[in-house]
Amino acid sequence: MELTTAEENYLKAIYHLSEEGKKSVSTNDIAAQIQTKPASVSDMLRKLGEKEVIQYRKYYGLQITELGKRLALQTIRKHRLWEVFLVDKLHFAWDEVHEVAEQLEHIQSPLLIERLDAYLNYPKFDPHGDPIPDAYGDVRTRPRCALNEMDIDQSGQIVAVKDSSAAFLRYLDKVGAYIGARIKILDKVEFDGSIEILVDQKKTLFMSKDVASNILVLQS
Amino acid sequence: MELTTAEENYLKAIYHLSEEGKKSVSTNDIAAQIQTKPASVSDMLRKLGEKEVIQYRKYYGLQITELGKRLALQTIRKHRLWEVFLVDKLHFAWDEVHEVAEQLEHIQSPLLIERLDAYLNYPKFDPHGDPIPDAYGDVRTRPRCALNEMDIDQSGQIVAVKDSSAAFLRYLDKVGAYIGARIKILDKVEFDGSIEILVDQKKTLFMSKDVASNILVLQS
DNA sequence: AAATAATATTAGATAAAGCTAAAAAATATA
DNA sequence: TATATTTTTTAGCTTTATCTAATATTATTT
Ligand SMILES: [Mn+2]
Ligand SMILES: [Mn+2]
Ligand SMILES: [Mn+2]
Ligand SMILES: [Mn+2]
Repeated sequence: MELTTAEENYLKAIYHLSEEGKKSVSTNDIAAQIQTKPASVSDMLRKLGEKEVIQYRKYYGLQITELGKRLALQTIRKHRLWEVFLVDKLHFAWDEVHEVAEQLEHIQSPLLIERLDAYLNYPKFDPHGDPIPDAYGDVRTRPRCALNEMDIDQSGQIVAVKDSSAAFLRYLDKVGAYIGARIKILDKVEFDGSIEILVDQKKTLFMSKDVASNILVLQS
Repeated sequence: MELTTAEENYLKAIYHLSEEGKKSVSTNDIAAQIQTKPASVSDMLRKLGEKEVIQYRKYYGLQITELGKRLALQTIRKHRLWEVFLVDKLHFAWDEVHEVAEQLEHIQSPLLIERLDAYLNYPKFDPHGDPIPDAYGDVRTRPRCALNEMDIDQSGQIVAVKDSSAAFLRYLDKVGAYIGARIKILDKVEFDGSIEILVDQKKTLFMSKDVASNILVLQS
C-alpha cells in the first residue's frame, strides 16, 4: 500500500487527533491541523476511505483503521528519527527541526530508516520527548501528566512538551526549562492557575497555566 | 526562485547533458535521461523557459542560462553530499545510494545542507568520484581521462566512474576496482579495445573497452 | 417543532505533471 | 528538389491536490 505525501500528512494528522482522546475527529479539526480548507479535507477523506486506512461515512465522521494506524506510525517513526538526527548529529536546536522533518519523513527507503535508526543508536524518544515507534509500529508511552495538573509539593521530571512550535520551545530555552529537568511545584495561584516551580533544586520559575499545560511530567 | 521537484530533475538532466560536450541537447535525449516521453519534455521546456533557467526557442533547441546552471549545481551539490552521508555514515554501498539521493536532493532547507556539509567535513568528492560544488556553485574538476584512452605502460589512479548504475558498480566491486586504486596499463587488444591492467601493483585485471570507458583515471 | 447556526459535502476551477495520438517542422535521402 | 524519415510540438485527456462558492446535513436555539 502506497500513500502519497499529502495522504501521509492527512493520515498522520488524523492519527494524532484521534489519539488526543477527542470523542471524534472533525473535518474542521483536520483542516485546522494541516492548514487547509474543510472542502479539501472532505475530498481526501473519501480517498483515504477508499484506500481503507480510515472508515468513513460522510456526515457521520471517521475512524482510523488498524492499517491506517500502522501506516501513520511508520511516518511518525520516520519524522521522529529524523528529528533526533538533526539535533544529535547536525546540532539543530529543538525548535528548528519540525519543518525539515516534515519533509524528510516522506523519503521512501526502508533501508535508510533501518540504518538511520542503528546510526542513532535506536533512540526511544525524539527531542521533544515523544516516543519513537519501533519498526513494527509498537510505541511504548510513559505515564505522564501535564504540569498544571500537579499539586503543591509534588515533584517529577520534565519528559516531553505538548506544543512543538518554535515560539514555545524558544520560550522554554529562555527560562531554562528542558527535557530531563527535575522539578517540584512550589506554589499554585488559585486565581489564574499559574504556578511557581523549582527547577533542578536551584532555580525557581513562574509560569502561566497555559505554558504549564504544555509541559509533560513523569511524576516521582 | 523556487523550482518544483520535477523542474529540478529536468534542469539537472539538462545541465548534465550540456556538460557532456554535446553540441546541443535534444528533447529526445532529455526524455531518455529522465525516463519520460518527448511530449512531456516539450511541455517542461516551455515552463523552464518562462522561469528563465533555460533559453528556449521551439524547434531550435535550448541553452541553459547562468541562473539555470547555478540552480542545477545546487541540486547536484545536495545530491552528492547526501551520497557521501549515506556511504560514510550509514554504510550504504556505493551502488545503493543513487535512488535515495534522488529523493533527498529535493529537501528544502539551506541550514540542513550547510550543517550536513560541515558534519561530513566538507567533502570534495562523492562516492563515485564526482566533485561536489561548493555553496556558491563552484566546482573544481580534476583533469581525468577514460581508462580505455590510455596507452600501454601508462599509469595513474582511478578517480571516478562515468556510469553509476548498480550493475556496473557491483561489477567493479567484484573484480576489485575502486576509487583510489593505483593502476597501470599492461596490454591493449587491438581487435576489440579490451585491456589488461595491474591494480595496486599486485593484481591483474582484464576488462572490455566498454567497461574501461566508464572508468576515469588521473594520470601520473 | 421551526428557525437559525454550524459543519460537512459537492460542484466547478485551476495548476502541476504525466500520457497518447495527431500535426508541424527540420533533416536526410533518393 | 521532391519525398521520406525523424524530431519536436500541440491538442486533448488523466490524476492529484488545491481552492471558492453553493448546497446539504446536522446541531442548537428560540
Ligand atoms: Mn510531512
Ligand atoms: Mn517531535
Ligand atoms: Mn531527484
Ligand atoms: Mn554520485
